[in-house]
Amino acid sequence: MNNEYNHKLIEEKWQQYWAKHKIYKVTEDPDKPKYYVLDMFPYPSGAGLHVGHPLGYIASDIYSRYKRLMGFNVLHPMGFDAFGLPAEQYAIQTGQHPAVTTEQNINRYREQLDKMGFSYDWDREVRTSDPAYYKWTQWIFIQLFNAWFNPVTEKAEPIDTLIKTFETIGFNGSDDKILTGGMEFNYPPFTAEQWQKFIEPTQQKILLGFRLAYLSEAYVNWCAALGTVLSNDEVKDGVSERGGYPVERKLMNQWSLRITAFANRLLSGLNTIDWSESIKESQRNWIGKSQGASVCFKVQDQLFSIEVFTTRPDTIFGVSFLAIAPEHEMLEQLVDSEHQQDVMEYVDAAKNRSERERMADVKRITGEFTGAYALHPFTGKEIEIWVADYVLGGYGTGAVMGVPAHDSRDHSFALHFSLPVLPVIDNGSNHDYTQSSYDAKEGNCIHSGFLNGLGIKKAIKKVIAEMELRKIGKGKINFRLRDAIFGRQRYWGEPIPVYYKDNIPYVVNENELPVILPVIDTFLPTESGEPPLGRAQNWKYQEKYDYELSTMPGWAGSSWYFLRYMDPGNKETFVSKEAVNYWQQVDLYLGGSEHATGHLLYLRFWTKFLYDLGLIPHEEPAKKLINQGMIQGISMIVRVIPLTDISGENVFYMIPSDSVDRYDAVMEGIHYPINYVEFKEGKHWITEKTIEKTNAAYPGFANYKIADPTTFVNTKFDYLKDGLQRNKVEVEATVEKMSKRWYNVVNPDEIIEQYGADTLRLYEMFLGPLEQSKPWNTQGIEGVQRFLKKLWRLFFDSNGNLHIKAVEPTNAELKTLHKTIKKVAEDIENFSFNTSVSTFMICVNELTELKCNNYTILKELLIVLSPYVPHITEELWQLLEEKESITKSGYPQFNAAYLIEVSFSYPVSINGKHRTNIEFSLSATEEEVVKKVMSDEVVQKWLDGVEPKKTIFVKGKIVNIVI
RNA sequence: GCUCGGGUGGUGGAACUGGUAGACACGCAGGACUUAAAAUCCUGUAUCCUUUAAAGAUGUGCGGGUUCAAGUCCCGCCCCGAGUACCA
Repeated sequence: MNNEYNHKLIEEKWQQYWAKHKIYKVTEDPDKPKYYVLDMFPYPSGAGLHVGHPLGYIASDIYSRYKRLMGFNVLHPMGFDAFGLPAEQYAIQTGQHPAVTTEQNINRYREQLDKMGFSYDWDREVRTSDPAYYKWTQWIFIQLFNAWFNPVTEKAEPIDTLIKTFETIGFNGSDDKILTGGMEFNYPPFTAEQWQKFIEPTQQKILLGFRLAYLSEAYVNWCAALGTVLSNDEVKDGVSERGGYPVERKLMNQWSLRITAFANRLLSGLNTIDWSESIKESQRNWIGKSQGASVCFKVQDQLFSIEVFTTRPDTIFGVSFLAIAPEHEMLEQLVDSEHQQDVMEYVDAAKNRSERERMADVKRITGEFTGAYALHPFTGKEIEIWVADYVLGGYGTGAVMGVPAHDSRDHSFALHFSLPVLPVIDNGSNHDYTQSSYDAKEGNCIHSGFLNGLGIKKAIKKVIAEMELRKIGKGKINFRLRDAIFGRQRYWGEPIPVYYKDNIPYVVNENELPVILPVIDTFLPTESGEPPLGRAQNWKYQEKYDYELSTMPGWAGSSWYFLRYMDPGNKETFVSKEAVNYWQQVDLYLGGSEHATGHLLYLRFWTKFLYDLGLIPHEEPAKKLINQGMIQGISMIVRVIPLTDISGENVFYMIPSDSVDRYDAVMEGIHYPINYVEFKEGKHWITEKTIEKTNAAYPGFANYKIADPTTFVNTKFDYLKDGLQRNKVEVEATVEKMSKRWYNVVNPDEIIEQYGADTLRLYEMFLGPLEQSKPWNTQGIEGVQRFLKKLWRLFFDSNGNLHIKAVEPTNAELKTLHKTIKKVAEDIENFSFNTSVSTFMICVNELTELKCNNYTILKELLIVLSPYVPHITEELWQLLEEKESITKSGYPQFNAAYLIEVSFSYPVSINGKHRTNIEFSLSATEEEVVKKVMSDEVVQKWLDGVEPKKTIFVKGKIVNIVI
């Protein structure tokens, strides 16, 4: 090794060393405190990693390395969320088995991750698509199937306890809170004797209504283009999150998980964990707890009533209509013959509208009178019942009481259909009800019978009490959260370990797991519309029963993977008691905020479930969670003019972006590959040189040419020619998501090739606060690289020989070092990695200035630096003749004694404005300081003979004189 | 609409608990070394006024307020980003 910093040699050398000596292998060690740092499970896409992905990995790696230096036994694993839609879509297009492409993608990811010098214990790698892994995903599904949620204990329990209850006391109906919490299906009550006489299919059907994994007919998000059902969090803006295909509502028989049973605990648990406020808020909104009342409105001339949910029972005297959802089950019985046709037409139209149309159309108010009337529960007044699609079938009871005076949606509806508006809350001002509703929860009840004069809070209490007394309603809590649809009509996922006997689903025996994903010839649905698994030949349970054909969703495997890392090879159980009791839960979880309501909610749900069964010691998966920001791409936009050139070929001539401003012409802007744009003089350029390279890499750009001053002569664009330069064109830069289609993806491999992994790691941290999103620009990476070179030079003399002296360090050196030790430790604890990079720079600048070549100082500095730049520090560490890896050293002890200052240059302000600085001993008293300050020339000038009104002295901070 | 972030030089960003705004870096300008380039090093760099300097004025999205002192605290607005959306 010579005196030049050669990142390629060093990084390769140490990556091999670490791998060979299994430096990052961890085992349960009861003598050391444990710490578990986890990165969110990556899905290995075909595109590989771009520069944005490692941001969180780098941060967690720094943190892990730091914790190790602090004496913790750190679990820091990595693996792959390997099942999923993209691989299957790719398989359909190319015929390649998803297992093959997934394997390739994983290898590519692994290679890229290895190059960045991460300290993962790869012996603990897990892959969700590995049968040895998904065996346990299936096993957990079986536990969910064999469990129900006991609302009394608020815990998941084995289904046996429910069966026992049925056998001994029967079932009192869904109003029986003790048994159901009002969450399950509307089964008619039965006695213990009746239960015992039910035939097995009947018993099984009933039990299915209570199991945490259950099969039911439900409206689902059907995505025809993907050929599968999607859960709510997989649908964004009415289209599929992956691919952006339309989604419609469809009634289907579906496997679901009863996450709603845990709604309350998922909500309250948020208060016990240190997660970013925005994630917690998203989860709160997603769970959507609202407190109110359910009220029964008797239907005139009918035996049944309609139940509505409201959060404003205090406005019950303001009800002027009822509105029910098009899907409402009572609708058919309500409609009279006169309105039959109109209503049915309306319902058909509403049902067929896709989610997207419905959303786009929020402002269009539609509805239809059913011809039926309800009776007001207190006044007995007749109230029209309408069907309207602003009422959602899936929320509450699918019916609302319309109070146009105090609810803006009811107000628009009433206005549109000329229904009466009845104000019942008075806030003292003259609200104009013809314009809008008064929604605020402030004021007193009026025109409200026994509620008159009461404030809103009191009125709500009183009216609920009254309703309960008269048995027409009760206080109720509603959740927005829906049960999670669990089946996917796709191939590349875990088979659901279920078979059917007499149309009743049964789970396979645990000792028969895993149910292996069978081989099929093509990955499309069958001709009869069954999922792809319908193509599997001779795929029967015990050679006679049909297997379930849908597979699990992408989030199944990722809902418990953090546990498997603790004990990845275990063949007896999903995680051993010893392992989970040692590692407990994740201490620090790092990942993107896009998983706020999907993965992170399911992860918490499964954790709570496993906890209830006594299988793990914690009901929250991760103590602390940090969201790293997104790294955006910088897109190069160049204006082009299509023209036919002399040879008759169609050519796109690129012109400078400011031509648009100069000539007020509108021209098409296209995305140009960022890798082939030159950055010079603070501007982005496409030149003759870069254009050649572009054409080699992207044949699609072959016809793009630089417009030079002669290009447009004698064309209608003649006027542009003056603004053009020879052989180059300036490009406009804008910030966008990093994506292949915008040609703005930056690959970490290229950065590593050019600058090295240490520079990449340091630079990603230097870009700014971890949690903030920021665009990737390579300007500035040079500075970080220069820093590493400067660090390197500290160790060598001008001839390139190692030049280190093992003598007593000077006070100045010690001060610089200890300042750094302190600041960096604080920064890491606060996840403020960007500021510690500056601190390192300052430290090395100062040591360079001091011409420091002190052994002790440099050695300790290397340790402090090593979590950020593990390769270069390991190399220099070895040059200091250390035998063991720097990762096995310990974080240096901070000594405050070195930082003690004797004097301080006090800023002196006049009326709060800084005017001068005067140096004082830190032991100087106020009296001494003020006396000296007053005699100062500058101060004298400002005082101009005036006696100061007041002087402020803050020791070690400031002197302020008020005149 | 609601919720959560954020707004500081040409750029990324720093500023502990209210106490010298702009650390550190990029970029830019000038210089040294070199035949030259690369690399490295040095100097300057918020804005305005001023020939320059000294000195001064202005300055952390806008308008008020609290304070000896406000980027930081309080009140009212504006803008940008993210999430969410007929949830009764």
